Amino acid sequence: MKTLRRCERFCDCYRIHIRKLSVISDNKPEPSLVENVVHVERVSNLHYLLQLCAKTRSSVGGRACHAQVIRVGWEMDVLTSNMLINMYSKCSLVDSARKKFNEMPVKSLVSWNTIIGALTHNAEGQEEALTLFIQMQREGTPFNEFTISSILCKCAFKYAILECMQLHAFSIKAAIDSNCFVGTALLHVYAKFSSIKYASQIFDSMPEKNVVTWSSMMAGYVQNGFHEETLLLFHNAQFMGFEQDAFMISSAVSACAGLATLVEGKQLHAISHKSGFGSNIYVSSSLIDMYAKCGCIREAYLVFQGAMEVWSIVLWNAMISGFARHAYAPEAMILFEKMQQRGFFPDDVTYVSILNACSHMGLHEEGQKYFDLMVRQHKLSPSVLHFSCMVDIFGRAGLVHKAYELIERMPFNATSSMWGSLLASCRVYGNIELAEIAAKHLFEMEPNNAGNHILLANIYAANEKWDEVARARKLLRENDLKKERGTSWIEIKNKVHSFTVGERNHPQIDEIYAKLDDLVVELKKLNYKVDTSNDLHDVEESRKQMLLRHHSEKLAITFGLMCLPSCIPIRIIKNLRICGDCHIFMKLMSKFTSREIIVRDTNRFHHFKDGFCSCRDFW
DNA sequence: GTAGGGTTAG
Repeated sequence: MKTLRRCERFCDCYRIHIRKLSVISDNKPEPSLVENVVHVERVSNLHYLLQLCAKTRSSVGGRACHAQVIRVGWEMDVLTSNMLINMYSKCSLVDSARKKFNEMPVKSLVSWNTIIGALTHNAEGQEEALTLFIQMQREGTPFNEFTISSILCKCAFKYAILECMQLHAFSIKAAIDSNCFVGTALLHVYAKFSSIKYASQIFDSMPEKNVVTWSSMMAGYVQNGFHEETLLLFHNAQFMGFEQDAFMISSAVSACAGLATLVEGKQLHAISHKSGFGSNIYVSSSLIDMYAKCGCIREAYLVFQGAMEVWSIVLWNAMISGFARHAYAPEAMILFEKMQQRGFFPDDVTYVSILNACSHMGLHEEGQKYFDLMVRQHKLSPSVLHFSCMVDIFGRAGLVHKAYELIERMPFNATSSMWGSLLASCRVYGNIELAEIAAKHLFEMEPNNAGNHILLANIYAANEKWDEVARARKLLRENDLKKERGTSWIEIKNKVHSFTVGERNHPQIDEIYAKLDDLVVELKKLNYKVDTSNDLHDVEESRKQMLLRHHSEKLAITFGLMCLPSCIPIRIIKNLRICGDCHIFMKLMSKFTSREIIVRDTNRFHHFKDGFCSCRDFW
């Protein structure tokens, strides 16, 4: 009798111990607990222990539990079997989970949901998960919100948006579409298919939203280029009292990178530190990218160094891409070597970045060396992006025939960006013959892109082929093709000021034009001559000079000089490539005002200092 | 007992 009581106390003691651990523990169960699992003969104790093993991903404890289940003959118990499947799933032992599921003579909805959930966690199992879902339908087992949310996010991408819409319809029919998990999964899927309108409709109509819903919507926006909406949502989430997590912060930082809003990006950097997400890989890599895209390559490198503890390939890639963007090819190359010394193998993204760095510096031999290294040493299969980089490298280095040959023999169809790159190179190196070939393809692929027609006309103009220039002008006029309007942005005191070419709406525009006129007078003393050779407008020379003088980046720099203290650099973002005249203007302006000027155009960064540009006039 | 979210790429 006394022994029995002692045994009961022993079991009770375990029950309390296991129960406490299953609620609070983030660590694996102590080895003694796992060893003593054989003593636990109460079903509730085993259940607690199974939960604990699933939570802590302890396969040793989990297998011991399974052995105990068999020993005491609870194999047929549905609840216990479900817990075993879940434990195996969390311990990444999918085969064991599948075996247990198949052995069950009677399955509950939870059994189906658990095995489907287990299969969705890796790419190989997703097809099987979908098959099981279809099998469920055939067998007449009703699904619920758990089934749909598992299936939606991981498996739906294998198919088209129509399948996702069908799953959406299923959930409406089953009246589970208002469930928070289902809604979040649905908006995530629609955003992945770039149907941001549907995603935001679902978000707005959800009766209950949690922090995952908000961060999924933010991620959806930022991945589809809706940067302003991302930041708006971030502020709304703050207003609604949701504590920002690392998911939200990384999306918000990416939005700042897209918008090049340095002030807000810095605020988010401070928030991430304060919230303890400073060492999160996603936050760190988006911060590196944000600083690089805002023109602050030193700050990007500081974040990179600070993330030393948690280095991942993405952090290396983000930094190499940052260096490439700023045409710091030697730094990118050093990092490329260093990453390998630290045991990281370059991946396809690393190679896109390193090739891009070579392209911006005209390093065609080095570019070819990296391309060969990618194939021979790292056994990576070059994608269309890598070929695109190589076309750019050869073209920019003046090897236009080599670029064309590569387009002809590569295993992909040429993209418009490749022909565009070749056309731009033909303009720089004056190759009319290849320019016409590239333009022919471009006109077919992008008939409404005025920039391509203008580029070809510029080549004719440079070669004094005036008849062709006139023909190109006529074509532009007849088809009413207009080039995207030049716009530049500058951030001053947390506010973004935007200027279009010939801007009239800015509240201080008269003051800006007056100041710009004064500056031009001063720059002319430094031999500044307005270069109208790139201007195709069918107007007099004096009018051309006026149009060039009012280019958006000139207005933005003038406003920056008026508003920003002399000790800080002036940062400008532009929607088009900087023109030759503005490039000379910025160089002279940096010398005349002793200011550092940083311009981000569509291609790259230009750091102007003491009359020189970091691109060494190669862009 | 079972479910949903993030970073780097011309």
